[in-house]
Amino acid sequence: MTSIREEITGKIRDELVAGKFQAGLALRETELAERFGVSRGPIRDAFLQLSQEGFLAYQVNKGVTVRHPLIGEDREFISSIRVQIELYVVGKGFDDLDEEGLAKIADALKELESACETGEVATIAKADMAFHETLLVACGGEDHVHYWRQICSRMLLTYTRLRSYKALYKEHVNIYKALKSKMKDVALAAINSNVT
Amino acid sequence: MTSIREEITGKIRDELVAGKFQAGLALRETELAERFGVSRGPIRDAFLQLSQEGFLAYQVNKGVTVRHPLIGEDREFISSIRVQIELYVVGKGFDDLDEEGLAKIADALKELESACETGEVATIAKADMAFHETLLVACGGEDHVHYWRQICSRMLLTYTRLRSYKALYKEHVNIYKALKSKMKDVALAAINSNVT
DNA sequence: GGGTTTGAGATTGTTAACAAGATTTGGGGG
DNA sequence: CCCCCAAATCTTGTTAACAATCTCAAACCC
Repeated sequence: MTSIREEITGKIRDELVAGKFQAGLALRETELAERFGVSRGPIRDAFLQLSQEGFLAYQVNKGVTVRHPLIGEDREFISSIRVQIELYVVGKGFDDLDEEGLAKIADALKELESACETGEVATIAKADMAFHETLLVACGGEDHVHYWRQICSRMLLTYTRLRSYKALYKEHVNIYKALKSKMKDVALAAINSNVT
Repeated sequence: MTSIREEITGKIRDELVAGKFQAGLALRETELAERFGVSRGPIRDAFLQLSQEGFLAYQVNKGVTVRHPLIGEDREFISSIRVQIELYVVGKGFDDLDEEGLAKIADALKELESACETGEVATIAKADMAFHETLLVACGGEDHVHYWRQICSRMLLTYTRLRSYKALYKEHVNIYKALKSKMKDVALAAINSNVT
């Protein structure tokens, strides 16, 4: 089951990732509350959470503003942290990966395929991140998902893949195939080349 | 100015760091609301935030429970991520560090000294983290503080310094001195040896 | 004319009541 | 005696009203 708060948080996050809000813009609780047809409570919760996730900047008594996306050197640095976490979690939990976990990853892969077919950057970005999150959880990295997500989230604001969506999808297929056939080194290499 | 929410969040965080709540324990909103003499609203906000920070585990309709501290290999890994972030931020912002920033770091250092004199682990842990946070912000790393804090926070639950408090304090003095005398390499080395 | 103050309006912070969902307890049936 | 179901109780989720704070503009003083 899911709460209104989570639903709202997801919707606002999606809009942020889709670039519907300009960087620096101040978001109003009332405005979003009316738009989503809920009270200010869940909106406040969502603002708080999205601030923690790095999408919004929060100031006491002054509300939230949309943060600027990470670019250049900072983005590369964060990216390197992200891949380290993924390699660590998968490397550690590789042998414990069971059929159930693989099935979930396969589902996430299918979602990514559908997303790629739409051609919408925001949809693809979301599916891409969901795939990796599923992978981490399946490898027993639940403990690490929290900060991994925070690290990734702001990168989503500049999700620009130079390669074609087919190539992107294929990279994820490679990860999955390596996992399925229990080739640890291949899997880690695939993750490394995907994120990088 | 500070809100009740922030105040409450800080108080609960302090108690968590001080180990006043057993791992796995379920925290009740009503109980803490009565204890702090506020309504459930700010308590809920605090729970949400502390969940994001990694101290608590949140489940819809079931409240929060205290998470287990990080130990062993996981802790070492997180520690390595933490030091990478600090080195990156300080390395990048070293030249922009001004008098005002240095003064704030000096203040944080003094706080740490007082904390060490009390001998209370929780107090020292808090001051230790505050010193590093001040350092990061002074070096223009405000953008990175969010996830840095999330990464550190759970380590606080197992803040066990083998060395004496005097040695700990001295390490931080070394960092400060290197910063003040503009010796970048020395400063980075000091940070590295402190966190590690 | 420039700067400051004061007020109205708008916005966020907090609270308490209500709704919805979980947990526990007690009884009934097998 | 054990298991299962249902009602009562407790806990969390949501809402709307109230309080505190900020913002902006107009009037005022110098």
